[in-house]
Amino acid sequence: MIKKNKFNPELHELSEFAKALSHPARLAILEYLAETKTCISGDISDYIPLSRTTVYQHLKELKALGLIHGEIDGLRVNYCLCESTISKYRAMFDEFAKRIESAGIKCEVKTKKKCI
Amino acid sequence: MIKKNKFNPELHELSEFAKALSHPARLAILEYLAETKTCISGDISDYIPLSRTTVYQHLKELKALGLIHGEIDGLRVNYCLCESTISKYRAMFDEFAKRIESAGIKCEVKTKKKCI
DNA sequence: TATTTATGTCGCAATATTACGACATATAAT
DNA sequence: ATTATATGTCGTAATATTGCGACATAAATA
Repeated sequence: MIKKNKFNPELHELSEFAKALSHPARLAILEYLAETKTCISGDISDYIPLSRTTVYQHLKELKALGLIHGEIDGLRVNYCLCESTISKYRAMFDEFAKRIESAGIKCEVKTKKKCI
Repeated sequence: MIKKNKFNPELHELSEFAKALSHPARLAILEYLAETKTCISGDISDYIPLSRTTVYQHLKELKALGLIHGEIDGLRVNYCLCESTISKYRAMFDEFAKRIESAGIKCEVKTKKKCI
C-alpha cells in the first residue's frame, strides 16, 4: 500500500536511513556498538530492555541497510558498526539538512495572523 | 505495545525526529517548503503525488514535531519551515552521529571469518 | 555421544502507519 | 443568499512494525 516509488530515489534512500533510526532500541544498539568495540551479539540483547528475539529483529534491520554487520566466531556473532555506510548516509542527511536550513526567509510567525 | 519509555529520553526524542523523516513524502514536503518560500498548503498537495487527505496527514505529523507550522490566511493556510526546531533536532542528530562515528576501531571485515 | 549454549526462524497478536473517499466547515466570490 | 473553494475531520481498509514465545540449528563442551 505504500507508494514510495512515486518519489525521487534519493529521498527514498534517505527516508530508509531515517526509518532505521526511528526506533530508540536501534539507536541504543548503535550507541552500544560504538562504546563496546567487542560487540558480542548476546551482550546487546542483555543491554537492550527487550526480548532477545525482538533485539535480533532490530539487528536485522540495521544489517539490512548495511549500518552494521556480523562476524561469525564459533557459537558467537560479533556485530559491529560499518563506518563507511554510516558515513555515506550521514553525508546524505547533511546535504539534505543544509538544503532545508539554508532556504532563506521562512515565516517563523512574524505576522499577527492565526497560526495552527 | 511499543516499549519506547524503556529507553533514554534523548534517544527517544531523536527517534521521533527520525520517524518524522522516515517517509519520502514528508522529506519532499520539507524540500518543497524550503524551495517555495510562499508555502501555500494546496500547492503542497498538488506537488506531492498522493491524495490531499494523505498529504494533510503528513503535514500534521511534521507540525506535531514543530518542524513546520501553518498560518491561516483567509481560506488558505501557509505552511512553512520552522528553522529553530529544525536546527534543534539537527544538532541533536549531529551529536549522536559524532558519537557513533568517532568510536575508534570497528571490525570492518578485517578478518577471514564468515560474515552475515 | 549427550548436553549446554548462542544464535536463527516461525508464527502470531497487538498496535501503528499509510492512504483515501465521503463528509463538514468556514471563507471568498458571484 | 447561493455557490465555489480550501482546508479540516472521520471512518476504514490495507499494510507495516513491534514484540515475543516456541521451536530449530549448529558449535562448543562435558
